[in-house]
Amino acid sequence: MTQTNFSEDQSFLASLALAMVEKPRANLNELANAIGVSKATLYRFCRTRNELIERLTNYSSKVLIETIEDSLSDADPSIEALKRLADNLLTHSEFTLFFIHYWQSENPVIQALDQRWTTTLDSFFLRGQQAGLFRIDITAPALTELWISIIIGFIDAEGRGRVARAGLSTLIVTAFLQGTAVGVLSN
Amino acid sequence: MTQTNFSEDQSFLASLALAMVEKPRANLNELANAIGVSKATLYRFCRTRNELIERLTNYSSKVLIETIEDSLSDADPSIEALKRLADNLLTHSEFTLFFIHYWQSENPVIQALDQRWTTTLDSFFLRGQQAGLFRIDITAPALTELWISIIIGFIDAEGRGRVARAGLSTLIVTAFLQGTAVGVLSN
DNA sequence: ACCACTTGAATCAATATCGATTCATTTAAA
DNA sequence: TTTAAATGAATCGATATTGATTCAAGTGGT
Repeated sequence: MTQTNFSEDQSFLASLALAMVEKPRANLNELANAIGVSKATLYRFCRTRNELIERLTNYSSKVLIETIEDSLSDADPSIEALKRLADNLLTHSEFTLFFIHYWQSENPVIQALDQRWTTTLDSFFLRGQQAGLFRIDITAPALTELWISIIIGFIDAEGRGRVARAGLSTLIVTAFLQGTAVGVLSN
Repeated sequence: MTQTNFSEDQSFLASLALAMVEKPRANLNELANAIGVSKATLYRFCRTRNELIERLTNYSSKVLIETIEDSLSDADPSIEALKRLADNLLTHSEFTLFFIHYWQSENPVIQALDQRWTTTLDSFFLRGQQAGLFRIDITAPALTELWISIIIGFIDAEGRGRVARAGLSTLIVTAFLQGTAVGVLSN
């Protein structure tokens, strides 16, 4: 290999994932142009759109599962683990966005991966509830959904310039844990 | 008119909005079938996909702006207003979902509508901060984004059966205001 | 039963998109 | 500078989708 192969670049995958989320109805030519590459180069990376989705889904879920399991690997749930998770998901924001938007697949492999990280998060929050960290009047699945919503929402908001990137993970953790009301007992 | 015209039904628009959000790449035939109607009937309602998007966007934004401005019409921001807003957005969940997913338009009319309700919400939260309701270490736009994220996230979660419909608006308001941590001072 | 109207199924030409290939140009390493 | 590899532009047949129309069947009010 005497030249950099664009399609093996990490940022290639990332911007591709982002483009597919932002323009889900773009044709392959538009998709290629959106990431600064010709249709032929995109074709050399993946011949069909299905291949593209499959490849990005596999990669995204691999990254996400690693990220989640690494971040939450502590024996016991903690605020620190949650902060780590926010930080790490933000550094893979494109794949986080992609997976959330494309997980509605009939592919049993993908469904299994979806199941896996959902279960991991549910279990984290459930154990956190049992440890007295999180309130118990919200179910663990609801905590997972809330957490993911806030992550996705703020990644999106950052992309539209509505919130600053700096301090974003702190903002996420604060919003999730403390909420937005002032100076009253939180429950 | 001697027969009910399906395409003038409210639920027609709602399920169409939902189908377009859930299957953004479906062709017109698939879209029609997804809402239990033939391609021809969908065609009689709108001849092209662009017409479809335009029509749904106009209707969605009309509904949303009415909903938001009605809910927040109090002189002063209040928790009650927020609760009303959650309730009303949930009763129009399909159009809320649709507008959020399709607002990335070059159409200046749509951008103006987007601007309008964004401004309304930003202003509500800013006045709420000035009234001592919301914490001031989170910007008003961030409060808007957080609020919308939670609404969208829980609508979606409800559709996947991860949270129950009953008590959803209360859950949303609680999560937004109090957060998920237990029994500590919230700031 | 009649009528006015709506719906669904089928068809069809016009486009759009896809999947694949070729070839000239660019690029980076030796 | 030479050279092997990567890229972009263009082309092209095969499908897929769209936009439009026709007609038979269904529907509800009278």
